[in-house]
Amino acid sequence: MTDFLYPSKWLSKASAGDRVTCELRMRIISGLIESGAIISENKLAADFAVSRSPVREALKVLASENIIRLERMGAVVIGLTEKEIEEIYDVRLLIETFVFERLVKMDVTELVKELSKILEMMKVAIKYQDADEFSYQDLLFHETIIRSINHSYMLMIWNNLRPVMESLILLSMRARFQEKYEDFDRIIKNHELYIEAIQTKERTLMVQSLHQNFDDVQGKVDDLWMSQQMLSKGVEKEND
Amino acid sequence: MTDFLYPSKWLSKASAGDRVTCELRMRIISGLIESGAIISENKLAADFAVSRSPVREALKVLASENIIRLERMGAVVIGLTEKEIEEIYDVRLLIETFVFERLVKMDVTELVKELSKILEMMKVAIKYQDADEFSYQDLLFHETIIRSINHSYMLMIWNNLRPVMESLILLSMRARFQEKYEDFDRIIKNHELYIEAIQTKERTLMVQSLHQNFDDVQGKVDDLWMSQQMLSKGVEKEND
DNA sequence: GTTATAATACTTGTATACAAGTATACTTGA
DNA sequence: TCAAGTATACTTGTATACAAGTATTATAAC
Repeated sequence: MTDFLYPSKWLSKASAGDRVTCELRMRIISGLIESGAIISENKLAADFAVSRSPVREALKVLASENIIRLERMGAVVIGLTEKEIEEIYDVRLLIETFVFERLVKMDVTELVKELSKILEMMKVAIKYQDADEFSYQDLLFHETIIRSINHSYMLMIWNNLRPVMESLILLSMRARFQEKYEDFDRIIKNHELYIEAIQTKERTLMVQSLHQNFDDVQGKVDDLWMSQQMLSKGVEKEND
Repeated sequence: MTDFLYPSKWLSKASAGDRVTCELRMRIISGLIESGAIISENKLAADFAVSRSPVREALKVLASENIIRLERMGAVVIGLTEKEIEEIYDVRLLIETFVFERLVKMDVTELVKELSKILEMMKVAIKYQDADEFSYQDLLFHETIIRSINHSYMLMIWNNLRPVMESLILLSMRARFQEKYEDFDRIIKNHELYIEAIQTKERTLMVQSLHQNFDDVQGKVDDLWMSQQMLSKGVEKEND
């Protein structure tokens, strides 16, 4: 009976399975469905007013993303702890560093142009306080970088990580637009630095901006995410 | 109507969906189903004598592994080119290097013991020319290392990669037992070196053994895999 | 012979049905 | 009050049915 957390316009052409997947993911990561909770196909199907087929599909996906665990009877919600959020950024750091090493040996003019465009979009999204659009462009920014080296398995890792990050960023950006509006200046600056690093191919600059970005985003994500969790439910810390 | 490529004893408790997934993966990676081929749920369901449900499940999994591409009508087989095999090893290198950095700061006595046990198992598998068992232990060896640092997202990457690697290693090892029996000495030596690197926490030794392992395995995998592909079908090189 | 339109045969996504298995609760016996 | 066994209500995995949509083929008009 809750409102939907996932941007409905991103689901315009999506199947029921995708809808359930995305919405369920948002509810888990936001803490609306608590970690440790047991969810069953039947109950979810009833909740979302769909049959078991799309729900089943969703659970398989979420299990591969490590935010639920499929068991014999019902799926157990794992969710994200602070530790796991840090781990996600470990992986991003790993991937994007690898990607940068490839970029150094490539012609990046096209990529830089593309990234500049996305950055402009991000600025517009800020101007109109569109958190969802901003999140979308932010993700697109990094995805564009990763895509540019044409490495299908790096892209695969990104794709496996993407949905969870999407949820995290969505929640974090929505909160920020209300509370910490000034943060966006810093985020934009960091992305500009990132583009510059790619353009000049300066390794040090890139690592710096990447870390800065993560320090910046990660800390805040944790804070906001924690507070969001505290808001949406009572404290529950005994899990794990 | 073909014989099954995937070890049937690994599927003793598996669902029909898992069976189809594993077998289909093997057929695609072995080249038995050519890349570029279009496969449909209905046809596969008929082939495997199951309903569309498990087949559908299998296709979703294989799509997330990047060896098929789901399209509007039918799925297109992508398979693995040499480039992609190299990419897989890029990822392994990335992960295992990361893991090693963590291991350096940890107590590894338990891990080393576990790895030694697995290595013994591998030797026994060689002695009895059990390619499938050897492959299993080989994968387990690396998975054990990765598991030891307790990093759920590194493990997630591994899990996403694992099935494809499993297929590759299975095919490669089976071929080797027939053609290049002496290779196994080198493989064992490399794993011993790996254990030593972990034990002594010597970064250089680890990188060395890792690269050696990959140079060793990768080159051979390519060769054998190519020849296997050539065997199992006519030459087809126009794709991508 | 070529083009446009209509019919057909396939495709996916979802709902539903059913079998086999597992936990819970309840009854029966002491 | 407690133990053991049975009944019941859940669970998953698979099969099947059906609707909506998409290619292909055949037909008809020119």
